[in-house]
Amino acid sequence: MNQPAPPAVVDRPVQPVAKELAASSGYLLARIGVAFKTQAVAKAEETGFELQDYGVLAILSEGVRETQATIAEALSVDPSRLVALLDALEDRGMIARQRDPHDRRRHVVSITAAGGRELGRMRKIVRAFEDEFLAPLDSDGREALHALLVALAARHDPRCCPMDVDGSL
Amino acid sequence: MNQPAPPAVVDRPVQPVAKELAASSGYLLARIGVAFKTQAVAKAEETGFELQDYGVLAILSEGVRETQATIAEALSVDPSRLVALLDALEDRGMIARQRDPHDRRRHVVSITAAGGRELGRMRKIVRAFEDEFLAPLDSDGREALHALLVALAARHDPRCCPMDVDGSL
DNA sequence: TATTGTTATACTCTATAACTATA
DNA sequence: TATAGTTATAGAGTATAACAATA
Repeated sequence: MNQPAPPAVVDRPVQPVAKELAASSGYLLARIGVAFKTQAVAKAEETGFELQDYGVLAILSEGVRETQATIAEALSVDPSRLVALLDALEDRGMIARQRDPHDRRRHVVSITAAGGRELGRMRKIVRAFEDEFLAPLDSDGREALHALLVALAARHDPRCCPMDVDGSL
Repeated sequence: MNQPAPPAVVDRPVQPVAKELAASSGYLLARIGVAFKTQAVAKAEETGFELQDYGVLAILSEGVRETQATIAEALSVDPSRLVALLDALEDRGMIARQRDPHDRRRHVVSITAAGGRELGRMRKIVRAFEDEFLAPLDSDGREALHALLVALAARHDPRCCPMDVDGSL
């Protein structure tokens, strides 16, 4: 799956960054975070889906949202981009849009049965990839990492922390 | 600076992502990593420099590299982009390029005294920002996080791990 | 002919703002 | 007049590939 050791380039010395940068947790965080995302996007494409679609279907599977704008905000994508994502998913029968009878400006977006099945497929692939990515860490290490990331997210990206807010979903 | 605080949106509920996503360490990693990078870039701009310049100067301050290509590879930027970065730094007198007498195709890039001073200024700002970003973690938490990130980097981005390879620098 | 650095081109991505239909 | 969703435009950023000079 990964290319942990490209055979043709065995003797390439691997150019290290400055020690000063490697010593920075923030730098590592950014670089590893980008690596995870990039590789996950690639893995998704290999397997025939767009990673962002996974996020959209995952949200919809946990309940209906008031408006498209709230979905976009949760995923931190621009509302105008979400339109394109929903268009594609609707074309493939994974989601359905219908007018909100109470406010006909709004679209009520819901996941279909086919969308639910596709979500299941995506979930398996994404989780397998994540497991592979975290392979260097044992069970305790993974638990510790998650707790630390949650602590940071609570401060810097509260949308990732479905805390004790209330039963909003 | 900011918008005059629209009073009508004080109670905006913060739209949470799917619990399924929030439970994924990889997802958190990507999202927090991106947040750190974005905010660091913004902080740098506020203070009058480009974040990537910090990376370039940091590398050069730790020794001379064989070629520009090795610098680009270490920072994982495209060689053609590095040219623009070096051009700007050279114009400002932060670095100097001179032909390698042994191979006149190559440029030996070195940091100047002014560049060193500017690096010191950048370093202070970046470290202060990182400290602020990691505020939710105590000393033990930060240490644990760093160790976990190093373990992941060793597998996924070895350039960030100046290990026991050898005295390459 | 291959490599180093550079320049130019083209492409992708995404934010901005205009537009419509409802309220 | 304001809002939800949509569409269109433009701008930034970046990879690709052509180029000139050396080897």
